Amino acid sequence: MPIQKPRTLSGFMELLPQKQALFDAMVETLREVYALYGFFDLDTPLMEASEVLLAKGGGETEKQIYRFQKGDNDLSLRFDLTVPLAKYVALHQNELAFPFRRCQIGKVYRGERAQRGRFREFYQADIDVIGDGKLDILNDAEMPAIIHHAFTRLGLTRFVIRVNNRKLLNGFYAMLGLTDSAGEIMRLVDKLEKIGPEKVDAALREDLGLSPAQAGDILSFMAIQGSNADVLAALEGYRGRDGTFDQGLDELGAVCRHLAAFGVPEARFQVDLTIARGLDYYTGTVYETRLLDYPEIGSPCSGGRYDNLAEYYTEKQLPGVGISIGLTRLFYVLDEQGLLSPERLTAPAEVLILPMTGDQAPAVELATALRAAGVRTQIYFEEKKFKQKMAYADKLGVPFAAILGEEEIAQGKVALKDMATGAQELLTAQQAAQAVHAALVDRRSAAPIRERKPD
RNA sequence: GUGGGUAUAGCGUAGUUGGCUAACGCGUCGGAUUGUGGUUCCGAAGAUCGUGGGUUCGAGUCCCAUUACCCACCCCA
Repeated sequence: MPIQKPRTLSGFMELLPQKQALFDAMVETLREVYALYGFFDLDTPLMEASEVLLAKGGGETEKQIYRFQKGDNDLSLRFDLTVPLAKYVALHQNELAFPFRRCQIGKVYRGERAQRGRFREFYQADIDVIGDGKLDILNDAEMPAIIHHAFTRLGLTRFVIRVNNRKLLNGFYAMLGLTDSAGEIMRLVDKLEKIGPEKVDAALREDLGLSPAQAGDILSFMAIQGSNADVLAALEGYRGRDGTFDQGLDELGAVCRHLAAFGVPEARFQVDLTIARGLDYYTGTVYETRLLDYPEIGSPCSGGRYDNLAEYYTEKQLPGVGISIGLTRLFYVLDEQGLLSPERLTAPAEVLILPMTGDQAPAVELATALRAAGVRTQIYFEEKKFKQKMAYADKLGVPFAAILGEEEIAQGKVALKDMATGAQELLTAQQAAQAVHAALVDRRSAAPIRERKPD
């Protein structure tokens, strides 16, 4: 039989055990933080009927979605976690308590060209709040506060959450008489930082047919910078000319005020008029996060307010606001930069029992006692040389090996070896469990990320 | 989807203007006598040089095609 060469599709991340453990530690940390804010942890199907996921129709989603036929069914893999949430809420609206707060950590699929930090299968860690009819603006302020909390708990410090408001932008473009092309303009303006004002100016005029005056107005609006208070003050100068703009300005102001109340330091969030990205269902507040040391890899976390997403599934108004961490991308970058905390390199077990006698019953008994005491324990059942058993313990990275030979069994004890120091002690099962617990306290509380501090 | 680049053992690479049995590091496996790993030393396995065709006495090296991957664009977590 010919051997099929094993391979993993590009754009799909597959990790070796130690890296997987670090990834899981990040997932666990995120779950803990999300839970602190009162979110229900939801899981929805990876696959949905195509007409559900594509209800909105058109755009990038349609181009990038994995879609296929199975029998007579037209199926698609979820493109994000937000659209399935909209479906879920619309479908179960009568059984849910609103505001409905849910978090979800799961894989999503996008059929695009893979690139560095850009995957075709990746994890998103989402939190969303869906309101019934109305949803208070304070929810828009709480989202980035949670992200701030989560990133901090992960061990990150060098990041900024950038905030903007689509109503503000749409209102501004309406003032210029550019309502129809607002989406295309936003996309161009978003590139300001990347390609510079001259090129954006040229593109606005040549590609979109704007007048020099219009392009100039846009660029001078986007040039508004400074502290959040400065930017908001400058925006006041535009007030009174467009209702949508005024509303957007009020919302943005409210988000900024309340963020401070949630304990987010001013340095970690920034009003930035150029950001408008994210999917096109956003209607108000939008967020984008940037890692200060790796601006080139794109936002590891974005989101915003979407007031109309459920309209494809129900007559009812179900506005939402949410944010999504691109976990796979975040992990990839941190790994590439060597920032994953080695303290969190967790082994599959804390103790590996090495039976030295033919009779493995004492080993099983010891394992049972250790497990009862809450120690993660594995037994090495295979018949190998002692040397090889030790080598296995070393490769797994277990902090302790428990050697169980005739002498130990005779005394009703076990030789517990600390793999890091090489020190070995003859202990009872209870004593061994205590020693393990005592030694591992620090390790469990370490953050998954060890960020280098800039000098 | 558009443009450019690259394809040599599990991974990372070397391979001169085409010339003998394709080299190196890491990793893997085995050994350095009996119940002690991570260091060291010795040894072994592992590649029809992405695939198919062509030029040539001769191709990993040149040409064409094809596939995969990488980079940029698009878009985005």
